Amino acid sequence: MSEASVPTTAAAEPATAKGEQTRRLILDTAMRLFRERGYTQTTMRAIAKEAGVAVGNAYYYFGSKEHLIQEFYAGTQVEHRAAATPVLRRESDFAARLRGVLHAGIDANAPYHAFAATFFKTAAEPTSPLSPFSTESSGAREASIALFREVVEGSTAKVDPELRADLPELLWLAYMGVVLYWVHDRSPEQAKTRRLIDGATPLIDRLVGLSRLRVLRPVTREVMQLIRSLRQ
Amino acid sequence: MSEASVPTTAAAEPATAKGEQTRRLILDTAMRLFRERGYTQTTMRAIAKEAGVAVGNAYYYFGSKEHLIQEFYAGTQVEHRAAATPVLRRESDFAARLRGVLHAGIDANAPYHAFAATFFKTAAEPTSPLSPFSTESSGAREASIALFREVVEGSTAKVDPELRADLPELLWLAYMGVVLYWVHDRSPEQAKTRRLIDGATPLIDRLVGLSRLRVLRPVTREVMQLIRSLRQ
DNA sequence: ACCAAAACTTGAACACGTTCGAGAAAGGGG
DNA sequence: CCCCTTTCTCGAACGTGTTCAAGTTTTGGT
Repeated sequence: MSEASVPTTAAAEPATAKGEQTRRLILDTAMRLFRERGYTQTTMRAIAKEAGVAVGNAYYYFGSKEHLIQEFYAGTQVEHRAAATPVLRRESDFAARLRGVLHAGIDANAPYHAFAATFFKTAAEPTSPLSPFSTESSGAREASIALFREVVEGSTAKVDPELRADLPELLWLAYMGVVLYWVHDRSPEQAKTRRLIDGATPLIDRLVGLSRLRVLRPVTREVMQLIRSLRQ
Repeated sequence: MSEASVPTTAAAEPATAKGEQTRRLILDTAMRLFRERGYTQTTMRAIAKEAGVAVGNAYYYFGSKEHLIQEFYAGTQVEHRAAATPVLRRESDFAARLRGVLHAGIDANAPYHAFAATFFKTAAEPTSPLSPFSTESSGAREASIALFREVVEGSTAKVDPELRADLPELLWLAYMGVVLYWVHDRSPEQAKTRRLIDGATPLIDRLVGLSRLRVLRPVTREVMQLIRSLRQ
């Protein structure tokens, strides 16, 4: 009774120069139309027509309409890193670094807030290859976690050694939470999300600091044990 | 540039006895087919045919295929309450009550785990009326929050007064988190979700207890301030 | 009992994502 | 240059969710 109804056709990697060119053309056209009309309003037929190819041709390079989004992920991930780099170079305080990287993440995604909501829906489905937890997304996910590893390692904060190894992944998880909130955030300029970041960052900072305290060590250990056993 | 492409046709409330009967018939048929074949595999045509009505008739009572799910929500919500009642009657310890209610929630949803994942995807979309945060879902949501209010009020735990009013909603939010984990949980019998509940409950209990401490009062207040400002 | 309004029902038609068999173009070994 | 394999391209056709104008049935007032 598996619910998997995901398209079966695998997308082809271009092997010729012409193929490469066509693929790019379709992708660029799709991204433009997504921005102009939104995801749902953009039909595969429109993409094909606008790109001057047959609709079947688009499916030769991209397994489904959703697959067009994966490229988008990779793009914003790169922008996130770019936006985060200055902060990571400048700041050494843990809270400031975390705060900066979180804001940079929202900055990178901000231009797409209008239709980000629409395709986040597909990302939320566990079976979807677009899920941030899926193996297909592992590339972008690892890159994102690496960013948070830099947050930890480049900071002057003293972190419980028990916690240190897993902290980057936990921060990434917190980042996913922020993004989830951001997607639902209807306030102008998504100001509430900014407030969430500013409010949550010092709390996380304090929590991480407390983890080193002698009295709290057992709790820290217990929590880490639980988290590890829950990792899938 | 609103992405809202949700069906416009509003579902009709049955006004006659016959209408009531037809509505029930369609709903029951749909639920049965969802269980038998899963959500995606069940077509609206199949539902109509199996129920012996025209496909347009189904749309007279339910605005869209997704709307059929909303009833499902209400159903499991009732089951959740039923499963939680004995625990709430028996236990007085906060942690035990919370743990019991969370387990009851998973119990109520367990039979539908296979296809719960599929429609959780649509629930995650902010614009969707199926979102647990939407106004359309406010009925089921309020009922669910009420359950957690009972967890707090019936317990012997001393809670910071600042926190007390909002705690039920926060616990409901935690419950949403548990459900999110559960949807992604591929372990046999979703054992990991059970472990998450057992592990997280004492932590929450401890946290709530700590909130009363003199030293932590400012932090508690600060956190509550932030949460209130973020509520949408 | 009658009749107009409201409630309900119908199924063909539409738009969309996706598939597929068949053909065209490119590549590359001889 | 030829020929065969791989790569690419096409667009009609399928299945699906959804709509709608047109009919049928029920209700409630007189």
